[in-house]
Amino acid sequence: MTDPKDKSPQSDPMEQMLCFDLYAASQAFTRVYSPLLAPLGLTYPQYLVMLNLWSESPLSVGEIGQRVSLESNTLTPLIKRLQDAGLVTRNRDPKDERRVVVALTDKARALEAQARHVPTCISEATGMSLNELTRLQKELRGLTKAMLSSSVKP
Amino acid sequence: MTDPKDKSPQSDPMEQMLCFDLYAASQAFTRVYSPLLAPLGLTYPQYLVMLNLWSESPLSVGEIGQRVSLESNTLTPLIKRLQDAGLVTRNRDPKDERRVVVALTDKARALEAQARHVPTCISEATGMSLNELTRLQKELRGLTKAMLSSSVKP
DNA sequence: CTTATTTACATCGTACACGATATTAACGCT
DNA sequence: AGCGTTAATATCGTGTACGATGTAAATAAG
Repeated sequence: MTDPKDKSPQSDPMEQMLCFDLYAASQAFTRVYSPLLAPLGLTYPQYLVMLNLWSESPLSVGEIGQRVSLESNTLTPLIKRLQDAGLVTRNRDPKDERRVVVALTDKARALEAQARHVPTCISEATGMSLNELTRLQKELRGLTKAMLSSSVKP
Repeated sequence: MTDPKDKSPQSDPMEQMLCFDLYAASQAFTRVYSPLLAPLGLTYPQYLVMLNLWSESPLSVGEIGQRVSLESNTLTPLIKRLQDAGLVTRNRDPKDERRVVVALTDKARALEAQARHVPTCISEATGMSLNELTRLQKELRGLTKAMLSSSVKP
């Protein structure tokens, strides 16, 4: 049943679907990240949030959301789990009681050192040069922009 | 355009993350698909399953899983929802009672006609030529392969 | 000052993903 | 035939995603 010539000419609906290749590549990254992040007790989306906090802390929920393209409906539970893990604190901003300010704990700052090797491991796993990576990123960003502008605009 | 006056020098941790661009591109596709698929009553993963069934029916759960890179833990509930929507039937294979055979209903075959315009809409939304799309796909597949082979192999 | 609107989060419901485990049928071996 | 192993699904628990809605604080309008 796995004979490639056994079927009708273009019987594989996945063959021509770019979206599926994007999804597969994205999942492949998650698979490579997982074993690297598991010892840190982080999931991949949690790692993205932590990356931003390591870069700048504190940040409000909304500021984090802008950086990782997620909204409060996803971020609130995620950040609460980071809080349960003792990595961040969540407090209302006294200047604006609507905002929730997320700040790193000492434990999280200690974790940063443990996480420093992760990006190198990942870029090695791609097997691509820095130039290739940058070009592919540019291409993907252009594609994303084209897709989003083609759909309904607010 | 690599330097729009950012707040801090290299303070954007997302800037150099290919995985994030992949994720964003993947999500962009989902956003474009959603309004096209909503009238059909399908989500994007459901659409992928239906594409394969429209191409070949019946298929077992495992055969579908190979085609869309998902396992029974995700597929079983998804296919049950398709069944609830009256699009597929689920029956044990009399030849091998372990297998569950998923087959299209007439309603699903009627839906295929409604779905024919979707791929064209999508490829138009990319704003890329067929050549460009094919090349990008090839690149992504190579990347996926490299990523997966770099991680633990069973 | 009051009311209306906007903003920032939170909550809810649905639907994936996926690791781990369970279940049952088919298969291999003695 | 009996039995351990494998194979095909299913179930369970956790963690995203995301549309829709709720809530309270800040801001704008009157």
